[in-house]
Formats: sequence, C-alpha cells, structure tokens
Amino acid sequence: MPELPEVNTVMKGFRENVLGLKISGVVIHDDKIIRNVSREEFSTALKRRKFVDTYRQGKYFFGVLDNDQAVLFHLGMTGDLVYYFDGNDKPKYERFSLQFDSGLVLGYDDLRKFSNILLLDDLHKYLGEIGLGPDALTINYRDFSQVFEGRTTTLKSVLMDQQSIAGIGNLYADEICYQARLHPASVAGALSPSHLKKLHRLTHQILQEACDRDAYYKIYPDNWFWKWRNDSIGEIQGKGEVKKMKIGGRTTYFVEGYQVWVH
DNA sequence: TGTGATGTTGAATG
DNA sequence: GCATTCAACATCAC
Repeated sequence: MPELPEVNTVMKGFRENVLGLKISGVVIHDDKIIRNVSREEFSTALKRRKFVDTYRQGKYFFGVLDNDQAVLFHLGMTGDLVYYFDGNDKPKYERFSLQFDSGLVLGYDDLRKFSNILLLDDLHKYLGEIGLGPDALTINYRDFSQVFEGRTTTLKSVLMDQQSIAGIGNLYADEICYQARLHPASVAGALSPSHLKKLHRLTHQILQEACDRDAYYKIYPDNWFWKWRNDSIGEIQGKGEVKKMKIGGRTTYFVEGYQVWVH
C-alpha cells in the first residue's frame, strides 16, 4: 500500500492526531518491531515526551520528539497507524502502541512486519547514511534527469530506485509510464531530454494529485491508468490492450502499442 | 490441498 | 560499480 502519497496521508493523520500530546505509555507486543533499540530503551525515550514535528522524504516519515530525537515510521508493505480510545478498536495486527495523556491510543498495525521502526538521534544523518535520493515531489529537473544518465536498466527500475528518486513504488511507476506513453522496460539511459522532461512533470503532477486526494484511489481522475491496472485485462478504447509482465521482479501493467519502447 | 502472488527494502549474487 | 534475485513475513486467490 504505502508509496509517497499514502505515506504523506499517514503523516497528515499523525500530525492532526498526536502532535503536541504528551506520551503517557508505550506498549510493545512484538520484540522485533523496533529494530535498533530494546523495548525498554524505546519506552524510556518516548515516555513523557511529545511529538512536535514531522518530516518526510520519499516513503520515510519521522515523528520528531521535543528533544530532537525522532522515530522513523517506515511502513514496509502493510504498515499503518490507527487511532482509537476504546481498546476494542485495537487493530488486528497491532505491533506496538503509544498512549497519550488525553486517552488517545496510536496503534501501529502491520500484518507482514516488513516495516522499519527506529529510534534516531539525528534523522538527517540517518537519511545520509542510507543514501536516500531526493523526494519525488520536489526533485528538480536537473537532478531528475541526471539519475537516468548512463543507466542500462529499465525506466521503471530507475523510477523505483529509492537512492535515485525517493517515493515512487510499483503502482505509481506504472501510472507515470502510462501517462508518459513510455514502455516501462525502456532503457533508462536511452531516454531523450523531452522524454525526461515529460517524466519529471508527470511525476510531480501524479504524486501531487494523489496527495491532494489523500491517496484515496476511488477519487483519482478518470483518465488515470489506475482502474485498468488489474487482472480483468482488457482493451482501453482507442489505445490498445492492457498487458502484464515482470520488470525488475515486479508485476508491471502497460498498454501495448500505446507506450513506446525506447532503447 | 499446494503454489504463487502481494504496494516494502536490503543483502547476496552475477 | 551496477543490475538482478531472493529473503524477510503473513495472508489470500486460484
């Protein structure tokens, strides 16, 4: 689920619900869910503190504490934040929860446990260490086009490479390729400046529109590829047949003939 | 029933 | 260095 717009929406909810509230308790159900410190260290660090800010780069979002430490919420494939007052509303796969003075509980729900939850002293230092690329919403054209230079892999693989551009996952990569009318298996380094300009513009546009709609795909624009990107594979009127293939190990949908293969 | 696929990523391999 | 594959985990659809 979570690519940049989904993470941005989760972060918005976090800001609206818990910013400024004092943390009164921490409950950890799964010992491995906090990856870099023990459950005791995590609890001690958070108790009686407040989140005062958030930060996001790509799919990585941080809650910043009032002592400048930060908690990374990297949601993996199935991570989500759930807010409740009544213990009966606890999500099914809650791995840990934070209790606030107001009685509100923030539950961290994660079925598949691919998430990365870290307690960090310096979030920007951490981002440097993992070499995360510039955020896909704000990357400028020069940086964007540079990451394609000399690359022999596919267009889609570069779009999804978090060290090149942070925030694009499987679904939005397909959407960008479709709207750019470029085949996702096009050779990245073979794309012309006009292709790259179009890709850069669409990346911003698509992710921004998705963020504006709070990643609620039911209200995505009608002309998006989104609704055809499923297994009831058919024909898009006047464009071509919807096909499926593996690119970079990921299931990829595209419209044959409509999306030009540059190589 | 077993098999393969699922939005994430990092580590291992070629 | 770069590109690709697999593993981490739990569930679901066929």
